[in-house]
Amino acid sequence: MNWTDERVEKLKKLWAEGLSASQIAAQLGGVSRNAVIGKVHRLNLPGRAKAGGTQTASRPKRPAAATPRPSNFAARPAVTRTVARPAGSALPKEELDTDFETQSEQLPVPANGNKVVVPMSRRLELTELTERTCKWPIGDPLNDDFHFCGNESPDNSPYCTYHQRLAYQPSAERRRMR
DNA sequence: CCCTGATTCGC
DNA sequence: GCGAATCAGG
Repeated sequence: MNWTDERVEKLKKLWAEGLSASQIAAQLGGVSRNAVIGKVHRLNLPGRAKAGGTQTASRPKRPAAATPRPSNFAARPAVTRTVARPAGSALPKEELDTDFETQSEQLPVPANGNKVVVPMSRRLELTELTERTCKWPIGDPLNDDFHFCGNESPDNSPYCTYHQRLAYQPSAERRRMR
């Protein structure tokens, strides 16, 4: 991909907004986060300041040998993003409760005797998804509140444990649910 | 492990 | 100029 004026503008904008390099790379598309960071440096854009200023001194500069790059290396679309998760950490603070009123979705579940708790969802956008975030869509794609579940999904599964059951229902269980 | 930005240097 | 590889750190 080429750094057109438009793409550079978008890069500047997003970087100024404080998005991470990988987020920006995801939005621009066709570039890796390294490309974004490299470009940021070349543009002499202000990097992310470290409080204090000491900036982790002492840098080994370089290992030594030249880059043993395979040359048959397939560049990937680079779709990565970080996901902040509650993780059950006990933070009594009420500072992170911006507005989560619309966060619980009602999905068809109960039917059987077991009590099933509908998990909350991270409200991730398309560009926020990772290999291990649940990709279960929630809401109307035409609506502006459309988002993805985004919770942790085991191993390489596209869904979290909860949505996995909805996505793939054993025929027997599906019968019972009807 | 996941991620972050920073740097080097072959291309 | 570009960005993968590598690093250091959270």
